[in-house]
Amino acid sequence: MHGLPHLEPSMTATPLPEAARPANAHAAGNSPRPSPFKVACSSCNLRELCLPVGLPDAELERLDNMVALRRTVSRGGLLFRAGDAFQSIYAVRTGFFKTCVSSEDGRDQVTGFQMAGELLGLDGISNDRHSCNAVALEDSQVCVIPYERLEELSREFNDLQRQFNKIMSREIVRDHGVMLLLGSMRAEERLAAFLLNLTQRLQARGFSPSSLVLRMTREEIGSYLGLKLETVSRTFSRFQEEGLLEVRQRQIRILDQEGLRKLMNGAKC
Amino acid sequence: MHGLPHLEPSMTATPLPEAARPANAHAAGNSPRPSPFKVACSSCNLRELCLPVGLPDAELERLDNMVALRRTVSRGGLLFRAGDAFQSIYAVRTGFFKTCVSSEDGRDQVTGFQMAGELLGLDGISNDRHSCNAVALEDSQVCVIPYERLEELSREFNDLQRQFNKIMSREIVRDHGVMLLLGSMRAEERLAAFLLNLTQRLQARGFSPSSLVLRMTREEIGSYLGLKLETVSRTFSRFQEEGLLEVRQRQIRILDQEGLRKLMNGAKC
DNA sequence: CGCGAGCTTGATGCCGATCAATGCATGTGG
DNA sequence: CCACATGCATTGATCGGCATCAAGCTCGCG
Repeated sequence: MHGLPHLEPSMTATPLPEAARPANAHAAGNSPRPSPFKVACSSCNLRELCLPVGLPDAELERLDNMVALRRTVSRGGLLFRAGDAFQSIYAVRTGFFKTCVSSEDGRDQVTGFQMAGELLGLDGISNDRHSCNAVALEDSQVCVIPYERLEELSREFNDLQRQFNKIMSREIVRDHGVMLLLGSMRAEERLAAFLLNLTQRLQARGFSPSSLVLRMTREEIGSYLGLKLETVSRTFSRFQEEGLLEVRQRQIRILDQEGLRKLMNGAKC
Repeated sequence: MHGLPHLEPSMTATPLPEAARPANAHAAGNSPRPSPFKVACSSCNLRELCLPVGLPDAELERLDNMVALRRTVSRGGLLFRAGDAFQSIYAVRTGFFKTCVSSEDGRDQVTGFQMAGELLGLDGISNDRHSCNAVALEDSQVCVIPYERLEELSREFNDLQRQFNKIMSREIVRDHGVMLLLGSMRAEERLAAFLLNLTQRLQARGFSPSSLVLRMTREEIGSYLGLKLETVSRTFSRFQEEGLLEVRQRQIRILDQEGLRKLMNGAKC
């Protein structure tokens, strides 16, 4: 029907037709199983979303050598945990992750959700140990980027250096956005912001902007947004009553994106 | 009395005696007025807290050239604002800053407070524009670090590259900590965590771990902690009643650090 | 089929927001 | 030097949003 046979279950149930997706974003590249053919940055369908954005071909080929190793993490598995020695950062190839930190007394907080093309493990650079857990929310595969090698290459290629710094900085900016959300938004606004952010990132990956399948539980959403799972659930229900969404378990269809957007900015009432 | 004549009013009213402070942390270096003698990284009293941590002498001297410019910002003034073109990052030499982001609808959120030796402006790397405002909370002076030059030098000296990446990563880790605070702590825990963090950083700069002068208003503390100013005030009062603190306006004396620490981790009750 | 993990929905209570008044320090101009 | 204004902090009274506690419900899966 949509011309994408063998598409593994990924973020959304309704990917756009091939023509509307980024060049080379063919289905095989999104499969959690090891790809039959060798995958290199230079031929990766994610290269315009991932670390290599905008790098010239010469540098891309050098990247191919650096990123030799891949790692598979099955649903529920840990890519790394807080306290692990830091050696590499990781780029999500397929699948979906959450990262979470926890305080001594056992509370924990989801600090982010990562999808294809996004980097994991930047926290480890600070003191050679990871400071959060990275958990796969579905069967996933990551590219392993040895940090020492990345440092070397960055010295050689200033495009790469610049790109990597941009990614770190972007993470800081994103975190500030989350702080704003946690510090000053009400439950409805938080959930609206969350959904809009997710769909935007999915859209950049060629998926529908209006239809998605959540890979995380209500509790995980709640943890990320500083809410209890019951509040998340109730807010979903309210959105549905108001005709903003259609919610069936983790299947979400956005009926009124503009309404969600207004809800976020309308603020005070 | 404490051998520190001419010390400008800074974070605390009771700096430790000279011997207990970091080498070279002489008073003149903390004055908001332009220093009479040339100040270079290699002779800066903050070099063990700032960008140059751990760099060998050769690299330090090259830094001296890079960081040629200084800038003074008086109390209430802006170092940069959201939307400004990004060109440099800044190291606080003297004084105290806050950074804050704001949403379209006017709410804003303090994302951090920066004191001597800490960097400002890392958010700008992501897309060549600053995404937050940096406001001086007292008369301050910063070292201007042109980002292009920093990139160049980082390619040349891998200690510098590594150090800079560590600082970015540390900011990410810090932000995750704030997310944990905002997402899962109650008012008392938030304020306790805030005070402990502040005193720890002050202590690293040679100030008393138990006595400090807040440079920010209750409202700014509240914004940072996701609370209203009244709640901050009430919580201060409660801490005082419980004998944890002595509070007189912005003068704070910590009477029971262990109590504060327990309060944070004791968590659920 | 029955179990269990995850989701929904209701009833109740509490923490922190809000509204409002007062207090306190600093500064300014008469 | 006092009168007054201004900005910030404290304190009280009340309110509301979200947490908490407690059932059911749904769906996938052995």
